[in-house]
Amino acid sequence: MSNASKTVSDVINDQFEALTRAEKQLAKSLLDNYPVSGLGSITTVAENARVSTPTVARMVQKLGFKGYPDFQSRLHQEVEATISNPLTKHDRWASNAPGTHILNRFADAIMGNLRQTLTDIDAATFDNVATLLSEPKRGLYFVGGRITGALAEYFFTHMQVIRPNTTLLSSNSSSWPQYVLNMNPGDLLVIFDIRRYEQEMVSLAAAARRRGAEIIVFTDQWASPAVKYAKHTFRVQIEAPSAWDSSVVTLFIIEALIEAVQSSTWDETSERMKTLEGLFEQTRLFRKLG
Amino acid sequence: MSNASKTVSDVINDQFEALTRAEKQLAKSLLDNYPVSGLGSITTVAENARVSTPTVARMVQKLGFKGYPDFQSRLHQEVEATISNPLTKHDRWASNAPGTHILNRFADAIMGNLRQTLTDIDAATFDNVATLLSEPKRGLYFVGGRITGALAEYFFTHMQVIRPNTTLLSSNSSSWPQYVLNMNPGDLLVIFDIRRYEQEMVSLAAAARRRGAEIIVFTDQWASPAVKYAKHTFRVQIEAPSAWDSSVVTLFIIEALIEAVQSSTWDETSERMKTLEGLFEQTRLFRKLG
DNA sequence: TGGAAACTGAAATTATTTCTTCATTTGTGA
DNA sequence: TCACAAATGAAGAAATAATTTCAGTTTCCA
Repeated sequence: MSNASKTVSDVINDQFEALTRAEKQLAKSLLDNYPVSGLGSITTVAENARVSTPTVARMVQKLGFKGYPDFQSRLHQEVEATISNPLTKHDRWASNAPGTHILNRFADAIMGNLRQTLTDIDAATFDNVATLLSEPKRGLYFVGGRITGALAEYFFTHMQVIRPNTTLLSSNSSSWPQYVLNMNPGDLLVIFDIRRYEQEMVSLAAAARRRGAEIIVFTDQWASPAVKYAKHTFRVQIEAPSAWDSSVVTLFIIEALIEAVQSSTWDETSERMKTLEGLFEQTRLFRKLG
Repeated sequence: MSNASKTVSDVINDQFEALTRAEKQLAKSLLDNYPVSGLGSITTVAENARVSTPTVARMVQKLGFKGYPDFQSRLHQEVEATISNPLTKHDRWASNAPGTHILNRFADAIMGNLRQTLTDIDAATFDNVATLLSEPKRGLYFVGGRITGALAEYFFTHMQVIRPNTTLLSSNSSSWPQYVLNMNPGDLLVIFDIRRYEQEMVSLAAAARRRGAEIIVFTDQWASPAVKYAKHTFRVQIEAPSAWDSSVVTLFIIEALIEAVQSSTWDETSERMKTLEGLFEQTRLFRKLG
């Protein structure tokens, strides 16, 4: 039964529901700080999980291993596979050198941010936002601040291909009232507002809300004041070993949303993309002929 | 004696010359594929190194450990330190979402891209580019395509704060010749060109090169044709479980570069940022008074 | 070349780990 | 509330690991 390609953690997860209370407690302990927490003796593992050694022995057999030593040697193989990954090696070398390279430090921070953000994020929120974004009747507006404007533009550029009725607000706040004027109830306004929150964003959110628009806010863990008008909020971890905040994780969520919307509306979208290809082709021809 | 910060491998290396023949043989076996090779029982380790168990027991004591279990628990700690590095953790993303949720699949893909990119990337290239970018005499130009334009803009917005003499090329290629006209030898042109490579990019790169500009290209693993004019190239992994390519890792490198440049020119940059703050403040005042 | 010192691993001993048994506890449905 | 099944851990048995002893071997120097 035990597929050779499955990791120990896969096996634990697969059978988790079939485990008893004490075993679940043990399983959690093993998955927490996996796979290192399974490296010690059966006694140590049992103590760490606050269960008895027989519980450990029984569970590993229940999971399909011949016994604790068998279970542990599998873990050793996984540790080996993880550690002999070139990047890990690179990292170990670099950490010997004084002052780790900025690339490594940045990678560490980003990974931490991504992990934390994904832990915090509510899958239901994500799915709801994806659904809202994929309804073509709703007008779709994007707006960002000085730094986040590029993110708004990135999101906009993709959504513009996927669906009609999509608008990017100029980063110049004096022109915003005109956009609000055209919003209808049920339209969506996607706001990016990160740290040094921009005062005008709150006013914009309030005005759009009064027009009946639904508001989605991308902000940081401290939350822009605009969230009080928001139907859905994404709080993203943005800290990096830098004088600037990081937008990497925000971009990650944007791309995931793009894909979620795209795949839920694939029929129409693929048509649109074909048409768009044709238009590009024509443009090129114009140039050559002209 | 044994400095707490010394790794087991350090200890072995330090005392290597004082070891006997069989012990050296064992030491080599341990260092080869370190630290995983020391994970098993004393018997296993002895067998792998083709020495007897007493040799192992004697050597670990000679190295200053209380015994084999002591030696091994030290190794476990090191494995833990290596593995619990955020970069190597790739399981359990959004714990509340099912494993097949787009967020989790995306996270896996991005992680893979980041690892691969970091493995491929040359730290020297990175440092050289950071140095080039931080020389204020060089004019700095950014250009991107339809999708990557937002990345160019993001990079530009930050660099514009950090240093003077920075320009973002319009995404409309018909205006590019005018920019090239103003380029001087030694100026830098940062090009983003990812898949569906845009023909005009190559022409732009060639023209800029003829004017004596140095060219830096951000592209994907298949490489834009513009790289043949490039002084430095970043090849980024861009594949995602999506109809679209992912820009997350590209943004990661951009942010790391921003930080590298910023920290190397902190004195001037901090002055500039203070001045900028003052300007923002004035703008706000204007509005209130006006 | 002889002999002492150092090295090595087989084997015995000791310590620890792993597994099994079984009594107690916990939970569940009649 | 009771009876039964399932779960759990204490305790001991079995297995394995770690250490020590010791005798054979090698090395090195006079």
